[in-house]
Amino acid sequence: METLRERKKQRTRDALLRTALELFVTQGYEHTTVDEIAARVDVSQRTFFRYFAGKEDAAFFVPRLTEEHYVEAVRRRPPEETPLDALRRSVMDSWDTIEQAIESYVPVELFLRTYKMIEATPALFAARLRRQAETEEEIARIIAEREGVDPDTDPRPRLVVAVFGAVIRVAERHWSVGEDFSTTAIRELTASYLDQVGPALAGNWRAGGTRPHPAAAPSTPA
Amino acid sequence: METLRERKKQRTRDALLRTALELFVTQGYEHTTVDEIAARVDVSQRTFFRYFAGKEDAAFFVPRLTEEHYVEAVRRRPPEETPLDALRRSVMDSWDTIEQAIESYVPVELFLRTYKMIEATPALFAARLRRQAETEEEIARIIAEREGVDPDTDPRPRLVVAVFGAVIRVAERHWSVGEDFSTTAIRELTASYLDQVGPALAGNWRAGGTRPHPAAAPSTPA
DNA sequence: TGTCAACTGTCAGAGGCTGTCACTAGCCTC
DNA sequence: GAGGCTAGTGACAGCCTCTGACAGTTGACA
Repeated sequence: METLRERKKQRTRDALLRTALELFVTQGYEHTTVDEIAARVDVSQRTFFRYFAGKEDAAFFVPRLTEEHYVEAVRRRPPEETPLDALRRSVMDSWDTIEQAIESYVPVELFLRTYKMIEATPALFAARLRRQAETEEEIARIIAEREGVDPDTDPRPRLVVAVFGAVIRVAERHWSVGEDFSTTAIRELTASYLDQVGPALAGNWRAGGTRPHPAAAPSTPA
Repeated sequence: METLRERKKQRTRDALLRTALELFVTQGYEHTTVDEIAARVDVSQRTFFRYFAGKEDAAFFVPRLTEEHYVEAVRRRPPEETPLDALRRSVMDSWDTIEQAIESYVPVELFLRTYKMIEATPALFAARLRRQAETEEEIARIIAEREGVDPDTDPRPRLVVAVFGAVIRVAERHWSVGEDFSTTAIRELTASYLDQVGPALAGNWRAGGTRPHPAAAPSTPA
């Protein structure tokens, strides 16, 4: 913390953020007005908009951290790994280390409730999907560079990333509506779903009495 | 067309829709106000909101048709096909028959420009992704029923549909920014991308021919 | 033709968001 | 350490989307 001015600013931003998230998760995003948030922090509505581009921007403050965290993880993967391996290990690593990256801004518990709130609020859910699309575009470029291909002529980078992202989203969706809403649970769910993509895509599920339902049982991964 | 009243209503809705789309594609979605649309049709702003839930609703009028068209196509696939086959043939069929399904509402050319406008407008792009997520949920249930599995315990239906949808989206994205913006082009692009998913997922792109990581690789069916 | 219901316009207002302007408080220099 | 500078803020006005309420108009139908 540098000057007094900066400390004051930081405190205001922090108060606005926490108050906003707290109100969003308790009484719902749509039923929370900017006036209300500003009033609780005892600043003018105008000031809220000086710190956040809008209500939505406040809601996505923490998710933004996890996105950056994930992108950084991908960037750090050793180049020998196949694209799919690199992506898989990146998400896994991210889920392992995200908690402490968040804790310095807001309590992890508040983050988890925010996450669920986003998933349950149509307007925010849509915004989230768009953000993910943007993140995927960035990651596709990283993968393309690693592999030494041109993302504008070779569709493979965008394809792997998009397919991988789709699986992640199905896992996260399941997670957000389920009961065990812990970071351990999402790790297992993600690993399990990634293992099941192959079988799910390959051929006929009904054929062969061998494996009627090889599905739902998640095997705890390494 | 039945009564005079119904004809009048239809004419108003039609005028509002076309005027809205025309303005959206020419001067941009964000720079078009509801007041402006209403003024051109010479109705009150309030009337616009009686016909459309909002600006966004008007923008998605035609895309809604194509979504329904696609879902119907999936529903009609013969049950012997594998899930992936059914999905692939459904999109292909949809693109073959969508033009005439649209033409009775708005000119196909206007639809195509609207499509591009949605893809280029962040707010609409987000809404589009959310709509697709909802459509995918519906299709996953259709697939689950065909295959006789429970979508709430078996993740495979949602996985195939999500992965398939991801590929489609990459193809459509490429289409929307490319030069050849015809329905023929999107058909070829879709087919091509679907064929490339397998190779893209499988192993190491740099190593020639061999497949060091056969793990998650699905065998792309016809 | 008169009644009823549907459709519309007008008005008022909430809520998100932006521009402007003046004022205060921290910062920095002399 | 006094005064100038500027970042940060509040107050106000205004635009735009969207909704509710009420009254007027116009087609439907007996």
